[in-house]
Amino acid sequence: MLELAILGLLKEQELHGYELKKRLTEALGSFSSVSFGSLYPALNRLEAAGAVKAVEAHETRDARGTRRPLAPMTGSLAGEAAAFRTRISGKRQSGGRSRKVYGITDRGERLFEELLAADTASGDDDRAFNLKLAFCRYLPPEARIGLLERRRAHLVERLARARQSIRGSRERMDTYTRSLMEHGTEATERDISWLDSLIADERQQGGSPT
Amino acid sequence: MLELAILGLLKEQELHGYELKKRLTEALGSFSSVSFGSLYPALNRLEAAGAVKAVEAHETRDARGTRRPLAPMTGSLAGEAAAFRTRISGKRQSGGRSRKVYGITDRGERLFEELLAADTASGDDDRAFNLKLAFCRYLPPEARIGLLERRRAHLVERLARARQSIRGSRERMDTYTRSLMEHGTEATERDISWLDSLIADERQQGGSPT
DNA sequence: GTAGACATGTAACCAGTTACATGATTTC
DNA sequence: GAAATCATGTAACTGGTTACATGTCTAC
Repeated sequence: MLELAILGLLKEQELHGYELKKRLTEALGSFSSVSFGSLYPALNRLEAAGAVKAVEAHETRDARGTRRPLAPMTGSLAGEAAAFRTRISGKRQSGGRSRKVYGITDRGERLFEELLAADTASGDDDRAFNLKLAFCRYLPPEARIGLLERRRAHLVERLARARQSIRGSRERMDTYTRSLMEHGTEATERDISWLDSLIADERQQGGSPT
Repeated sequence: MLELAILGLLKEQELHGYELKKRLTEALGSFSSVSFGSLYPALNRLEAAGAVKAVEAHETRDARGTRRPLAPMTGSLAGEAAAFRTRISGKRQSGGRSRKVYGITDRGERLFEELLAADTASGDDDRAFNLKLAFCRYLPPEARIGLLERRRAHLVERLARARQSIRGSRERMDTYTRSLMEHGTEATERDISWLDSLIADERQQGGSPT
């Protein structure tokens, strides 16, 4: 899951860990909040697997340069300058404590597609679906519809079980549990019709997203 | 979290592991689906901590008996009869492979209250809140309101961050991410107003729930 | 020279999962 | 006596978390 998010972000541009974390919590913020303690080990795993590799960070040329740096500003000009200076001096990254910019490899691209297409039938489905949806523009249209349909089926099943459960024990439930369940089923119903509209959009227009 | 759920169910009646699992997935089913691999170790931990103890299961008297058994029918009359026979014969439970019925102890009651009142500021908040709400009838009214208010504040903050994130990068987002975020914020808004109605109910009537 | 942001990492832990192993009992 | 269901448990793993340790650089 975290691997998928990392690869997805690195697919768009090369980044170092610290910046990556910001993107994870801000851009994908509503559902994911990683800590460094899981991010760095994940990056190392991916590097060991050959899915990402530390790149010679493309230089952040001075103010005149119109080119956007591949390793973007982190907000602090000072930090950038420091990194630059470190880079041109003796200590190259992976030596000292300077930033280590990662890029995705071909193998990483394949892994990304594999993870994105994987049929996460089990467990922790909600977060996984949200994450996949955020990257589903990389999926071929049929696979995209497949993802949405699978999610829909999952929610329909969940809804059925919830209703069944309510029917079975409405009397034994206290106000709070009842309210919780009703609110939950309403939310699920809305999720389903949201998915329906996404699916409809998807079917109606063969292509041209974004 | 699992401990809280177990204690909450045992507070209502004595149960054995297998039945407990059913309740966890069915009664609290919308948000929790435990496996035996976590349930039994949890029960053992709780037993070791003195929060629950294996009880001499109250007998499931035959069809004439109007009394409901404390260890309820598991659906299979056969299984019940078997358990009964095992019980009255030489092998008592905790010896062979028969059922082990647990009851909550005073220490368990205290632990339950502690867990229920705990300020789960971190991590995996959604499930924890749902679970606590399902048992909040055991909380004194002020604590109940506290729980709801804390949850509300949490959601308000989440909403603010999400909106901020949308403002910041609406342009860079593709259709899917945008739709996801908008759907997410709507859901959060609804959660908040649902909480508002719960809080209002709570304040309006000093007591008399269920 | 020190406070604070940037940056990377490790170790211990946590709460669960899957897969497996075992056994009692019923029903056919 | 085979298959199904009830019932309990262990071992290995997963995917994170917190707390800690360390280092680089700027700004004051």
